[in-house]
Parts: sequence; C-alpha cells; structure tokens
Amino acid sequence: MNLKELADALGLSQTTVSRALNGYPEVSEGTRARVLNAARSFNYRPSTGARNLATGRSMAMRHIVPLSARHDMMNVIFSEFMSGTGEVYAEHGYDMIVSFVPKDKELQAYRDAVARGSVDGFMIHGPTRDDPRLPLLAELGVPFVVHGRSTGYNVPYAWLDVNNRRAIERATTYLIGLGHRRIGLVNGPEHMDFALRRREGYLTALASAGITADDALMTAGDLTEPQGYNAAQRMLGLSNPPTAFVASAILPTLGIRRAVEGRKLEVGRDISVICYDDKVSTLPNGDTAEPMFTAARSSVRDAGRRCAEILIDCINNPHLPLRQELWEAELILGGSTAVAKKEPTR
Amino acid sequence: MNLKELADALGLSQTTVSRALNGYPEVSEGTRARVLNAARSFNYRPSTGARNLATGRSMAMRHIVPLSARHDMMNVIFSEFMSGTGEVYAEHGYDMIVSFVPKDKELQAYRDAVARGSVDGFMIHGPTRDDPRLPLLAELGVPFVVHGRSTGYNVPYAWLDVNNRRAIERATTYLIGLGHRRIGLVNGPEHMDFALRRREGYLTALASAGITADDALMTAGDLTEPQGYNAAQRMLGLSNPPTAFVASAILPTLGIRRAVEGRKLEVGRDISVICYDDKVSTLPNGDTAEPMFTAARSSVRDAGRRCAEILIDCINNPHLPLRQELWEAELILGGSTAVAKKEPTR
DNA sequence: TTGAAAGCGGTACCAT
DNA sequence: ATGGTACCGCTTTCAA
Repeated sequence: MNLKELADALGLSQTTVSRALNGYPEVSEGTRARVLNAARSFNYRPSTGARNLATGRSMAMRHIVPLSARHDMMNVIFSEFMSGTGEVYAEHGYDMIVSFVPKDKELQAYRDAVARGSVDGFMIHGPTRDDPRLPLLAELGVPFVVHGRSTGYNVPYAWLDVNNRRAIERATTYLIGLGHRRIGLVNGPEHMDFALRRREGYLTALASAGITADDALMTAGDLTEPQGYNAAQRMLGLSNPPTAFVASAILPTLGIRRAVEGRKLEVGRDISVICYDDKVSTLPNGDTAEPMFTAARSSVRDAGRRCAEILIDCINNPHLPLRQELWEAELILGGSTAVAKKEPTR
Repeated sequence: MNLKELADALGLSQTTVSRALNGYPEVSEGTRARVLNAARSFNYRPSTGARNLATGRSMAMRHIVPLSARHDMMNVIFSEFMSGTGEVYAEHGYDMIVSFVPKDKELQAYRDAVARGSVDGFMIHGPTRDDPRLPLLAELGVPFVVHGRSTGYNVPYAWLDVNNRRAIERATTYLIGLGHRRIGLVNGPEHMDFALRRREGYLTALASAGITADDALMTAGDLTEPQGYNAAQRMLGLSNPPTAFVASAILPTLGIRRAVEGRKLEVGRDISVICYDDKVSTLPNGDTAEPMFTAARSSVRDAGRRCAEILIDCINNPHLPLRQELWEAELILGGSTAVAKKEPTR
C-alpha cells in the first residue's frame, strides 16, 4: 500500500493525505481523522526510500566501528553505550546504522556515507589523542557528537565526556589517604583519550602526595579479566609490591582479585582495589547493598542516551552553539578498600 | 555530485554512466574507464535513497532488539555476534540497522520495517520457545535467519544453532565420569530456547547415569557474575552440597569461583566447574596455553558471520531450500575439573 | 481546505 | 555502444 493507493481509496489527493499524515495544520479535522483511520486500518507506512529522496534526510544515525584485530571497541561498554543511544534514536524516529569497516577504510567510510546521503549524523566512539576523524567530519560539515574528547584537536565540537582525570585522581588520592604508597595502575589502551586522562589523574594524585611514580606499577591493556590477573601477578611478585590497585574497569578487577586470592591474600583486607565502574548491566558491581568494589562510577548507558539527545539537537538546531558536557563520576564505597597495613604484605 | 552532474561533466548520458558504474557489459571499455575515473575523482556515490526507490531494495539488514527491563539481549554475547554479522554485511555492501524497541512494540516493529520497505532481511536473536516472531515473519514473507531455534514452531525456516543440548550433556557426562554425582547447574533464562536445551542436556546426562535430578541444584538467571556467586553460595551451603558445577557462561563461572574460594576451597581441586564458553573477545577463557576453565566452546562471532552469509544467500536465491545448520561445540580441557573426592567437601 | 504537478536521484526499458 | 524517458513513492510549491 502506497500513498497513491491510500489516497485513491479515500477519494482524496496524495497531497491532502500526506499533509494529514504529517500533521500539517491546513487539513480539516474531519479529513484528518478519516485519513489517520484509513492509514491505520491498511497498516500504511511511508516508504523510507521515497521519503528520504524527497526530504533529503535519511532519519538515520551512523556508528562506524573499525574492525581492529583485537576488537578494542566492540566490548561490553561499547554495546551498553549503543543501547543507550539506540533507545533515544528510536524515541525520535531515527534508525541506528552500525558499520563495521577495516581500520584502513575507516575514514573513507565517513566520506562514503555522507556522499550517499545515507546519514543525518554520526556518533563517534572511543576518540584517541589527535583523532583524525574529527577534522574530517568538520570538513564534511556533517553533524556529529563525540563520546569522550580528543586531546590535541582544539576546534570546537560537540562532546560528552566523563571527567576521567578527576575520577581517577580522586580514587588514587583516597587510597593514599588510607595510607597506601605503592599503588598499581591497570589501565585501558593508552592511545585512547580516556585512558590517557586516567593515567594523568593517577600521576597527579601521586605527585600531590609526593610519591614518585614507578613504571613497574603501571600497565595498560585491553581491560580483560586476564589482563588484570597478569598485571597483578607481576606486580605482587615485585620485591616492593603494591598494597593497592586502581583499575580501569570491572573485568580486570576480577582478575586482580583472582591474583590476590591466589596468594592467599584478601581484597579489602590485605590489598585494596578501586575500579572504574561503567555500570554495565551484565557486569554489575555486586548486586547487594554494599558494592563488591569501591569504585568511581558513572553510567555509560546514560551517557549514550545523552549523546543521542545532543546529536538530535545538533541536527534540529544547526545554529546553536555546540554542546559540551563534562560529567563527574561518583566515588562509591565498597568492600574492597581498607587502611594500608604497616608491614608490607608478602 | 549526483548522476546527472557526473554525466554532464563527462558529456555522456545518465544511462551510460549508470551502466558503466554498475558493471553492465554493453559499455565500451574506454568509456567505462573514463567514467570510473571521473567518479573516483569527484568522489561520486549513488544516493542510497534514490537507489532504494528505484530498485526496491534497501541494502540493509535489520536487527530488532527488545528493550526488556534487564536488557537480557544487549549483552556481551549479543554484541560479539553482531560484530560477526556486521563484518559480513559490510563485505557484501549491506548496512546493519539496529532497532531498540519496547517489548510490547516488538512485533509491530517488524511489520513497520517491512511496510516502509526499509529492510531486505531480518536477523533474529535469542529465540524463545514458541517464539511469536517466526510465524509473523513467515506471514510477512520477508527473508530472515534465526540464531538458534524455537522449540514449538515447526514450519521450516533458516537457522543456525549450536547443539546446546549435546554440548551440556557431554559436559555433564564428563563430570559424572570423574565421579561427581552432585552437580549444580547455573543456567541462562529458561524462557530462552538455548537455555531450555542446555537444561535438557544436563537432565539427560544425569538420567543416563541413574542420578536423580535435584531442584535445589538447578538455577536459571541472567548469566552475570553475581548470579553465579549467589547460586554457588546457596548450593554450597546445602547439607548435601554439589562437588561440581555446570555454568552457561564465563561470567557466572567467575562468580562461582568467587564463592568457592570464599569458602577456602579451590576450583579444579575441591570443586570442579565446566562452563559454556562463547569465545567472547573481551571475556577470554584465560589467555595461556591451558584455559582457565574446562569448557564447551563455540564461537559466536563465527556464528554471526555464518548467519549473515545465510541471510544474504536467502535474499539472492529466494527459491533455494532454507538453510539449517547445527554446529557442535567442542569440549576443551582446562584447569577447573578434577576427579571427585571421596568425602564431600564442606 | 484541497488538488495538480514538479522535483528528489537513481534504474532500466525501449529506441537508435 | 549509447541515449531518451518513464517510472519508483513521497514532499512541497503553487494554484484554485
């Protein structure tokens, strides 16, 4: 059933039917009701292709995900973020298109999508330092929102970020306040902007307390359970091991716990751990009143929702200033931190 | 730059240019080269909307994800599967559209997408027993592939499934062979077809060994770390506790390990554990030669890739018989299983 | 308040 | 081998 057939069935013109359907004011209430009724009973839906062509808008947002060998991006956090954006898109009638492209074709994929007119806006995931996508998108003149920021690119753009630096600085300072001086860092991949900022936060906290940073206590990787395990294993085996850890996600924190317990030590008694908790539904930080781990927490799903709202706003109001939001993470107390013991635990 | 402008720039007709671009044979090699060249230098791409309208095809596959309260679906496994499908779609020029819809609007979303002509095929995730989506899709007459199967719906349809029943039966039988008679089951949500089949496999293995199933040793839930922890805590507290566990995913298995270690017991010595391992890149089952857990293993990403191929094949060859593939999981030996001790460990 | 008709940017049939 | 042109289904301007 297309518009013409619907109009014929009603004995009206396509124009009137289209107007009635799209809520234009110049249609009499009587006809509007008739049209809406008929449309419902025939289960009529306007063809997206045709509407696309006629309006020049695609009603679709695109998320381009590079297929890197290790699939850095397509992880738990990414999908949680996406489901936040997807909810909001759906509420506003937008489709979400997800493109997986080989890393070396990534930039071209943005160009292509714009040239084909298949997209109204882009959501940018996982910005790196000096991310090459941002200048490209600015050049293409298409709306986009970045989840995070890109150190080194200083032209204004729309973004939403958590204050990663501050969150980890607070977490580290808290551990220092408990008497810890040897604190291990298990970070995410440090070409990613968020991981860089977290590292800065960690270093700032140490510096403020007059503690010299030790390369042996810092590691960066892909935030898996084994990453945490391996890092903790190595660090706990040092002649001067850490008494506490800061980890960039729950998964490596589970690995840290495994390493700690493997040495007959206990998290929250012998070894303190704080992690960054993105509040991923499948990886809850415990499910009781007291969280499993003390954590810096913020919701990626909420971030996704808000990013989508910002993107839609960019499209609807192209001349408003670009939105930039910095969210603060909260520090929540769990069972994984305690005052440092006087004697190093070995 | 559109087709007309490109044709004008070349001094050719739109027809010829279109033919050259789409690989039609009746174009001289000279003109084809010229056209291809010009298209490249102008960075010309055909408008998706226009092509959509003209061909009646959208070159897009849709994944509809219900927004259930607990977000059953948007989990680690789901995104791993999606990235498999997405890769293949991209290789074949298809877009992947992901729609998040409230559960009560799910079926309507399929109808809508078909009525708008915005999709060439659907990928169906997480089928349940008597899944209502399958008869609907059959009625709509649109190509679709199911990842899994739906017990109770017996009309032929295209699917790819892992032999969940057999995999868990083998795993359970293996534990029984090691001397375990009290085996706990930590399963996924049992309205899902895969979870039902796994339970059947578990029960079959027990029955074959003459072991009476015990409701207190079976639990179903959302496959999170706390689910495994809580289930194991409860079961290990029974007067007649299990000496082994079968778990439906890595995450709850990590929780089981936590509960076991919390009782000063050791996995792989005091308590045996086998889990189902979907080979999710962010949740590897260890990263060394020996897997952390003994496991029934199959790759969701590969399943995603294959499902996408099948879907594309359905579209290209609508009259071929529907493909149905049953994959066997492999049972891999890790460090989490051992011969049962004579005395129950408490 | 309603209708006619000109696009939107391609594809593909029918001529030449 | 190349070109003219009628669609595809909708939106939107202009006219009535």
